[in-house]
Amino acid sequence: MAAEQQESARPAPRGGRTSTAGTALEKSLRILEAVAAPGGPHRLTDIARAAAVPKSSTHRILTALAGQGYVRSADEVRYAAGPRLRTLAAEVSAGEPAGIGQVLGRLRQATGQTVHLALHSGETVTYIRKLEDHARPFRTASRTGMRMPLHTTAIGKCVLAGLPAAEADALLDAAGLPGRTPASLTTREALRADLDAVRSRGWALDDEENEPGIRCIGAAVLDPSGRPVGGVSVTTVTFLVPRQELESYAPALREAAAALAPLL
Amino acid sequence: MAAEQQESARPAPRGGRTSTAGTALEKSLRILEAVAAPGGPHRLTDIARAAAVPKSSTHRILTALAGQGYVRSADEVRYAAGPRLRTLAAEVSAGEPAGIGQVLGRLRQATGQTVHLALHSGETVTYIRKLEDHARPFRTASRTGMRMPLHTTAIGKCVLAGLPAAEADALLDAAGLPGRTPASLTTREALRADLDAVRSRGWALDDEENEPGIRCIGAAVLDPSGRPVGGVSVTTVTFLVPRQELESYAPALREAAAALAPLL
DNA sequence: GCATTTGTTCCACGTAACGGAACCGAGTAC
DNA sequence: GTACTCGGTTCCGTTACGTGGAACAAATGC
Repeated sequence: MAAEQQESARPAPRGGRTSTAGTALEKSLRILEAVAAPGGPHRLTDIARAAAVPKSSTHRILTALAGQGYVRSADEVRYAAGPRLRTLAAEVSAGEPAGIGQVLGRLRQATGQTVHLALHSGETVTYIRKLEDHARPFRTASRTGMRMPLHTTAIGKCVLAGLPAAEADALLDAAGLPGRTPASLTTREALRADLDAVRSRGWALDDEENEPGIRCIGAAVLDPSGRPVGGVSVTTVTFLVPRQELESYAPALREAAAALAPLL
Repeated sequence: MAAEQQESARPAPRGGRTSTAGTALEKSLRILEAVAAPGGPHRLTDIARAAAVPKSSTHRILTALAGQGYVRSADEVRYAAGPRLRTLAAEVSAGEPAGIGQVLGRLRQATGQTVHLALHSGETVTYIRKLEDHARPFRTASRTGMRMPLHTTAIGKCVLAGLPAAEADALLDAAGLPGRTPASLTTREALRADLDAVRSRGWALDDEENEPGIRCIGAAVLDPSGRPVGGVSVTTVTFLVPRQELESYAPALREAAAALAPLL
């Protein structure tokens, strides 16, 4: 019965006391992600912090996930991805839409350079796919499954530029602006100016800001609603490819980004 | 430390009417697996059937997962893995314990043949890892992320042999015994006899039962409680490697399986 | 020794999850 | 045309499941 329940808009806590955020499923997924996060098996407290879920709830959910085979106790006190999660991962990776590889392949063909596809994930971007340039293969630190900061990578800056300002600021507040190279943008001012440039150009440049001697150009991949979900990038060695040439890849890059949008 | 979640009491119905099975999380995970299952994007009804979750609940959970970016609507009516699930998959794959690759590498070294690692998943086994023999590379149909029947593969038969009889029978009831080659074991009698042999030997043989011209020898990988979670196998071309030689790989194979147990 | 950190168990509470049934809407057969 | 089928969506009364602070235990640090 809807009497005069005049309660003002309230998030309406749940369960025992005050709740912080999210439905049950959402919490479980965040915990799953925290377990699978790079850096070996993780301890309960770390997982709880990373997932922003109270220790108590984390423990319960983690135990449930372990019972399902989704996580396993690696160490006596640490949790790692379980067999069932590993199976799921293999199937997901195998089930990648064929178009993705084709688009990335064409971009590598067109530029002759190493190509990356990364997706936005919290305060970082995660490399999903990497096509090495076979002609002159150099080893970048980048590897599939690896996370990189948003503010030092071309793809990350594309994401930041495309997110609502409030959201982008929140992510930067949480992560800070640690410098990874002398060229990294470590002040809000500098970053803001660069993001403005990204927005007006439609692509981002990482000029040795993430790794010395490495330059990237990136473009965002948007979901149907226009939100950036990740991006594509072309990676070059500074002393082999002049910046002008790198920037000349922009059209092909943006084309690839647009082609990827309906596939992610 | 989380021990095994011992499912003792009845699931105890919930909500509106009679419920079939499982907690909220469990259902969501099964749905996630159904979405990621091989064979392109799936429709809601198929997902509901595969996950054994009522249509209504499937719809709700699917919508929630879509809202979280874990699934996306590929077609207007079909669901596929979303960007967040793809990110998770990449991280899980990348975070694979280093030992796994080493053990499999040693096995390939020792046998000179193609090596597979597969995990049990419902009525099938899923290939997680494949090390091609580079010396004489032949193309098997097998690929990472692919599912194969239990009763026609060496690894699958190892799993069947290691599971409690009731459970194995239930899986066979559900999947049947479809023949994939003339050599496939398609009767309960024949299969039972073979599984007995597997149990006594400690390894299984697939003698062109899954793919013509291809023979495999497999051994189960057990979890801490002694339950099979998957297995390793060595694959050979029939006309290149006599069966006796294949069987001679058994000791190295079993050693590898044992070494993998604590890593899965 | 005390202080700190981390993992685990308890438990009163209420909402968020449940799923059968009804409802569409598009095919398709007849 | 109507009737039937099948897939997707919405409703809604019921309640059991999840909730998280607090207290506890165990390991570590100083």
